[in-house]
Amino acid sequence: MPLDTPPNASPLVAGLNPEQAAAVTLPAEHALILAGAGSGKTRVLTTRIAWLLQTGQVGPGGVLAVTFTNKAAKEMVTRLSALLPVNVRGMWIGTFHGLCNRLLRAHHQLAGLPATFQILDTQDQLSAIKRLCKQFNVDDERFPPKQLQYFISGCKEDGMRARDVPARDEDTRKKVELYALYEEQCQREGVVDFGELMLRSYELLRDQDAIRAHYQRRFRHILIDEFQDTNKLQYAWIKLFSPPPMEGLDVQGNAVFAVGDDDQSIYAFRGARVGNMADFVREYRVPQKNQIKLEQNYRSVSNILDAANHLIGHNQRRLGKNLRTEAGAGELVRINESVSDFAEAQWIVDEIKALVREEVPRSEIAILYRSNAQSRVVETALFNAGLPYRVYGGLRFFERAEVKHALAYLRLIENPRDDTSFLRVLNFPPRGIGARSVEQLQDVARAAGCSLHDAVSAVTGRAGTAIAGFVAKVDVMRERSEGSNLKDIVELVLEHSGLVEHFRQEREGQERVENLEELVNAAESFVMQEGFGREAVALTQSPASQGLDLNAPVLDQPLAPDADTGETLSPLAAFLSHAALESGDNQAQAGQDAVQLMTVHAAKGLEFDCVFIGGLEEGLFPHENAMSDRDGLEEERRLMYVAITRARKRLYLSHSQTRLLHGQTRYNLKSRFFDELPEHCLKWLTPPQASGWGGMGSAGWGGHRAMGAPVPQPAWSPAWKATSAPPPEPDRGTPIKSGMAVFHNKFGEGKVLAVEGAGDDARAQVSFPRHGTKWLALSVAKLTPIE
DNA sequence: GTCTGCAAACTTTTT
DNA sequence: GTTTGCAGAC
Repeated sequence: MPLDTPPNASPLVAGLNPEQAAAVTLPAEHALILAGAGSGKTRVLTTRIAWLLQTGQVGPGGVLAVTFTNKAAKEMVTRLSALLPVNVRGMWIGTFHGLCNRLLRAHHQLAGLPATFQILDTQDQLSAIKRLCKQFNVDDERFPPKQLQYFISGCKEDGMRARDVPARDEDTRKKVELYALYEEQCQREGVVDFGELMLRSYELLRDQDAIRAHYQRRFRHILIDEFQDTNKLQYAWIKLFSPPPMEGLDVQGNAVFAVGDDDQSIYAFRGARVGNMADFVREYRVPQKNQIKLEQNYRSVSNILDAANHLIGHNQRRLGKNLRTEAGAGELVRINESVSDFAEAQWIVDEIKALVREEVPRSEIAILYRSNAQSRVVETALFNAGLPYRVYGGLRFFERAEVKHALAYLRLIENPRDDTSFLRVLNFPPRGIGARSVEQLQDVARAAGCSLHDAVSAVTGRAGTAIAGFVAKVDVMRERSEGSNLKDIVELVLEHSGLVEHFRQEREGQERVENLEELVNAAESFVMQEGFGREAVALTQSPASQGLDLNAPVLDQPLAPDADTGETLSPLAAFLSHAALESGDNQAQAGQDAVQLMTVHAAKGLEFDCVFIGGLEEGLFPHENAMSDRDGLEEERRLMYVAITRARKRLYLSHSQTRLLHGQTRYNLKSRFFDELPEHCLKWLTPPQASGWGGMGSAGWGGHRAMGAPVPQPAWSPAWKATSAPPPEPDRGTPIKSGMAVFHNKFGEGKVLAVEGAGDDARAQVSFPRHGTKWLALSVAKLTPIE
């Protein structure tokens, strides 16, 4: 297609609204697309790539498209191939970490890594740190391994090596020292953690001028999804592919097309910097016309959208954006108050039953919650009601212990120096190598400064024989896997390691055996997908100026050989990367039509006809750990915004007066977010002003509460009996007033800062020296005035 | 070397 | 309440 064709003439742009079309057809300049929830963000991103290709502005090899999750990357590839018959294999579309892996594999020597380097997932990283701490006798009270892991990952996310970390106090100095030692250990063992993938490839591009120049020449268009979730290092990484214009110079480099939504930034807690969006506009001098807002929402009815807009309007730090829809008002947002979390769960189940009777597919119903701990009550209620459900989150396939054991053997075949894997399976299945023997081996390795594998021959005696036997076993596997296909290698390992045999004998081992068998399937389908074993066809590409020949056959090319180096990755090595970078599906109680349960974080990017958001209580949502500062609270509000905008047609919000948490009954006020929703969109199923303890004896396990009949001695559900404290009684004798000193059973002495509401709804803001400032319902919390 | 029992933690999470 | 990790007993 000639370049002078008017952009809108392209059939690609046909179904888009004006803003979307404008974004898709922007010239090759830096751009920031502010894409609201449900505004067709992925569509714009993929159509943009297709448009660039079709108009001949760039060839498939000149596109770099980055996402955060494998799911998003896959989706992009799928949609793109639906738009154009293009060889997506030759394109660099993937997650940050996936692309970093690709870079480091291609240039492993310059990056200072062995060709067979292995990737540590979060679990592996923690066990590597624990091992290190043990070796150096680190006091794990003072330096918990988890905290060190957090520290190290945090440093890497900020682009800092150990020598770059400013260490003011003794504690930090020690941590930095351990960071350096950890790095040494990883280097020696030929392993990299997730943060290292990013940092190492960043340094590679930064320090190797030739490589940087090569990729800068190659990638004319760089597209980034979910830009609001990028951390400091990821943004710096992007800058290496397209340096921002320099002062006084007005050279437009490779075009960076960033898509994001500051209102959906919910990952600050793990290092995401929303500020990158503003920095990007400034540093890349993104002109106003290239800052496009997508505000047309194609998902929700306007009552739901109004609620979302109104809520997020309470955030101060925003770029500013308002969603609109043509879908009509739709139903009101329903709000329910329950007396206990059990009652809440039961209410949800009752509503779902009604929805199912109205023929809403169960898979179109989602129950969202702030924290995983909330799922159990709901699960129990769903289970008792016989409603099929599916929980997202939890252990994923490649994270399961038995699968990790099998992977450890596979990794040792590739890289015998991988001590983490070595230790994982040295005595698993049990072969009589105890802690003493392991220590002996570790001592030798430490003294010699070599890997455990290389230290084996130096260990003598019975321990030495047993360990040598293990190494011999792995060596046999390595020899026999030479030239075999991946599936056979996996089967060989499962058999020869004795893993299958071991779990077969275990009482509860059936599922584990099945998972191991599933690993064989995973290997087989991986080979199919990646095209290993098939004839590799060289990519023929029509000159960019002529655009793509739409009739050309879609050519296939294995992922492995890298276009830049021609190096080939073995199927096993590629599979191991895949296993580490893509931990597989969450336990899918697969297939059938089931109600969807997940945290709000996990729901990002998904949508459902009907959505329940439970546990909307102060301390829970917003979560108490995030309530202290404004940034934390604003993130909670964005989280709520994400939750609301998941719903297409019907939204239920619910809160409970009490909740069993950590084995204790907690009394919660309803979330402040209720007060931030516009009244005209809401339908209170229970009167909003009602609270207190009336009638809950009969309602504790479900059913709606009889209103207005206070019961003098609240009978309580079994949950009550579990707690030692007596049922709180509203103290109507002494009124709590602002300025008063009070005593609370749990928080001790405090000072009342403010009192709000009246009667059963009255609540007081109390400042406790040890527990901070809290809002307490006077009908619930027992506050005794003190002189 | 393996099993049992108790203590401690516990927001959110992708790679 | 549940899971996970470590210590002590067998």
